[in-house]
Order: sequence, then structure tokens, then C-alpha cells
Amino acid sequence: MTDAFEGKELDLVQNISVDCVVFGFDLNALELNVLLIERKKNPDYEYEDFFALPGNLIRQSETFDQSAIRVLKELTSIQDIFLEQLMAFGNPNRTYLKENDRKWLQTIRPQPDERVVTIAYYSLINLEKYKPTASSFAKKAIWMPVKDVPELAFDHSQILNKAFEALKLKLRTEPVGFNLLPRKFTLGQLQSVYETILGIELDKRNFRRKMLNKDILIQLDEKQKGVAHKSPYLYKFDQAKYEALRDQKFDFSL
Amino acid sequence: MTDAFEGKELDLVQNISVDCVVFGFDLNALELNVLLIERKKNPDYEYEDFFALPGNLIRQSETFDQSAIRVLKELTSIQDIFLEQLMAFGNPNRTYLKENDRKWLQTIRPQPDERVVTIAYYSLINLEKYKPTASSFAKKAIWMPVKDVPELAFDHSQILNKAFEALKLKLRTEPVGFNLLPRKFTLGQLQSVYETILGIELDKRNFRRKMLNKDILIQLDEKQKGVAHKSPYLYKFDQAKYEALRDQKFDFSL
DNA sequence: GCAAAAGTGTTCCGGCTACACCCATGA
DNA sequence: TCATGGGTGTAGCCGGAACACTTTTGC
Repeated sequence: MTDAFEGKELDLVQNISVDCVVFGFDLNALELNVLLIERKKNPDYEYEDFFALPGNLIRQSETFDQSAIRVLKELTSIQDIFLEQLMAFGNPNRTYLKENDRKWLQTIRPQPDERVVTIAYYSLINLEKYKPTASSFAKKAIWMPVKDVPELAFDHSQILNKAFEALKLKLRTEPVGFNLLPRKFTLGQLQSVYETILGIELDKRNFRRKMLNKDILIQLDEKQKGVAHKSPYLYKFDQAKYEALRDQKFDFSL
Repeated sequence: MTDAFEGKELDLVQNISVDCVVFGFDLNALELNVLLIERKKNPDYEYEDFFALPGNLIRQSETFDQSAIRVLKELTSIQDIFLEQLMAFGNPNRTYLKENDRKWLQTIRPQPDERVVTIAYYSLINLEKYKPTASSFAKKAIWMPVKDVPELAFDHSQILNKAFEALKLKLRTEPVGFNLLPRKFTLGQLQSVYETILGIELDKRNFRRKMLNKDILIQLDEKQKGVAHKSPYLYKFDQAKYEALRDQKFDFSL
């Protein structure tokens, strides 16, 4: 899958693709980031919009889930993550609207004028653990703060928006914030995740009590070192306990 | 669109379809129903599974939303309803698994062996207002209690399950129960909707208070007549007030 | 008159909110 | 020593849950 003309392969479905919205959280800048690829420059024309979500055509024999995993790996080298379907996007003109998009498709697809519908996936991962490296038709694969993301290729800005809304909803109803953090994290870091993504301020004491009462965090015998303040305890998410509780309790909302 | 071989039309996308899960509520039987079509019998073979969700290929120039509206109308005559995208289903073998499905596709599609992915839609409507009448390749279009639905064509049983889960979630988080009822309804009827779909019993006084406190119901100067008990007030849903409140309040859960 | 659903209040409890100070650490 | 975030307790309030009887109507 390193040939930019992989689209020539016979087993690709020429009008159905997957696109991946992969979120990560930058603990230094306290910012939500998203994984983007930069298109390879083509000498024939100038781009206005360099960036796109990682995505490509599906194969005939794949499920959507398999396609998403494969495509993400091919373009960014990121693998072994959980991707969830967001929704399908299929406006008839979604790949024709911008001149740049059309030209770009001509360089990577045998049938560049086909109407392509896409199944969008999203995922929450630990940004520090997964370092993207580009390949295939991606020139670069980078983390970019969501608030700095420019207009993207095709309808990818719209897809990103939908994914962000889905993330906010999910964060309010299920304990998914952990997925954006390292395995060991402090309660302050977790609170930052919630505050940053939801765009709200939370009371430290209330947040702490609520989280600990959910009984899905394990306090470790370990503290964060090297910070210019009282060293906080590290916690980890108790997956097993969560799954056990999930069925009886209904509400994990913040 | 009344020809069973509409698939011959050039502007249909041969590998992408929409399927509609339309829910209605039977106030007499107090049962959740779903709209199904019965396939036209073909003399060449026997069916084991007669029923399917209304669905068909999309057209080249349509959005998914437009396709869903058109297809539903073509097959069941039901129109002017709000359909929402559920998710995409695209297992590679979803149309091949059952012999009957393959044979049936051969009678209605020019490329019956194509891998077809489908975008599922769902909707909640007033069962009494919308009387389905079949056309196109549907022999019948009928309301059927969800609990009585047999194994459906293709992966439609799986789609129905997903839609039912989505309905339950939505019912818990947004005031959507009204859509399943006539414009004027009693609080008892509304409670039945919740109890039936969620499969739980609710306390009458608590339910009533909670609903009325949401401030999105208008009590009418009218009572239900002809019932063998104290005649209850009729209410209607206040769409405008709901929309005004929706943005400030977050939680409309039951 | 009887069956069937409508309609109505109160108490208890748990969770949410608001709020302020001292502590440990590295620079 | 100072700046920075860590860590802690309480009181008031609100909403949810549990709970029983009288009323109206058609048959």
C-alpha cells in the first residue's frame, strides 16, 4: 500500500471509502488534537487546502471496521486502536465541490470522477503513545489542535465537526476520557480533558468526588514526580470493574 | 417507480442502498410496531422469509436523506415524515448469506451479485395517521408488532435491532415519545409508550409530574370521550417551547 | 354496582452545587 | 519564598422514588 496509485488495485470498491477522525489529548498544551494527513504536493497545481482526514477506498472483501483499521494504518502507521462508526456521508457532490479535491483525486484514483460515499469512524487515543508516520499518498501525518484545524479536503471539516459533537456527547454519558490519557494519569489531568473538550469549568472537589464515587478508578501507590507542586497520586482506569458495573448502572454521565 | 425492474434505470447506484426502520405505536394493543414490506412472490422458488425493511438503491444525484424519503414513499406510499440516519451496514456478504435473498435480488436488480452497502434510517410516526399501501416490488406494506417480527431479509433483523436500541436511548434522553402518538394524546397513553418500549413500569404520579414539569406539554380544553372510565384530559406537544428550552436545558431524560 | 383508568401530595433519600483553605513541590 | 496545582468537608437544595385513595365513566 505504499504506491500512490493503489487505487488501481482491482479489489478496491471505487465509490465507497472510510475516513477516520482520531482524537488525542495534548497534556502539555491542554488541547484536543486530531490526526490529519498532509497531501503530497503535485507539481501541476497549487493547493489551498493541504490537510485531510486519513481515509481511502474500502476493499471488496472487507467490513467497514476492517477498512478503517487498514486505511488508518496505511496512511499514519497507527494501529491497534478501537475505532467506532460515526455515520455515513454521501452528498453527491462531496468530492467535486473544490477544484483542488478533483485534481488531487486524479492523481491517486483510476476513477477520480466517481461519486464516492464515505463511512466515517472516530477514535480516542493517547496522543503520546501513538506517533504517526506517513506513508502511501500521505506526505505527512500529524497531530493538530482541533481549534487550529483549517478548512479540510472534501467534506472532512463537516465530518470532523460531527465527530467532535459525538465526542462531547459521549464524554457526558460514558467514561471515555481515560482513552485520551496515558494509562496512568492524575485526577487533575482527567479534569482538564473534560474541561477542555466540553468548554466548561468544573469544581475540583465535586469532580473528584463524582469520579471516585463511580468506583472505576484505581488509585496507584505511585505519585507524579517532577512537577512544581505537591505531587499528585496517579490513577488508572479499571476496565473490568467498569464493564461489570455498566450493565446494572445506567448512567455514567458527568 | 412502479416497475419491479426499476433497477435497470441507469441513474441508480448499483452498490449503495438505503433501508428505513419506521416505528409506530399501536394504542389499542399497546405495542410498538415497525413498517415492513412483503416481497412479491416469485413462482420459481419458495420463500422462507417474506418480510424486509423498505429499502432500495439510491440514485446518483440524491443525498442519502432524499433517497430514504423517496424509497419509503415508493414502497409504502408513506411520505412527509422525518427520517434520521442510524448508521451504515456493509458486511461484504450481507446480501449473499441466504439463498432466498440472492434469488430475490435476481428478480429486481440488473446486477444482483454486486456487494451492496446500505445506509439505515429510522423514524417515529403516528401509526394511525400513516396507512401504508404497497407498490413497486413490495407486495404488501404492513405494520407489524416488533416483538412478532420474524427473521427478515438480508441483515435487516440486525438493522432493526440497532434501530430499536437507538430508539430506547433516544426515548431516555429526548422527548420523542410524542411522535409515536396522535397530535392529541392523554398522559396515560404517553406513559404506555415509555413503558412498552423501555420494558419497565413507571409510577403514574411521578411520570405525570416529571412530564408536566418539563413544560413542553399543553393541556387542551378537551377530554377523551367514550372510554369506560373517568375521561382524561388531552394534551399536545409544544414544539416551539421545546425548541426554545432545548438549547438552555441539557437534559430531557426520563 | 362494578371495572378501569384518571387524578392527586407527601416523605425520604441521595446526589448535585457552591464554596475556602492549607499542603507539598520545584524553581 | 513564591508560584502552582493537590487535596480536603459541609450545608442547602433539588429531583427521584416510593407509596394509596377518591373520582368519573361506560357497561
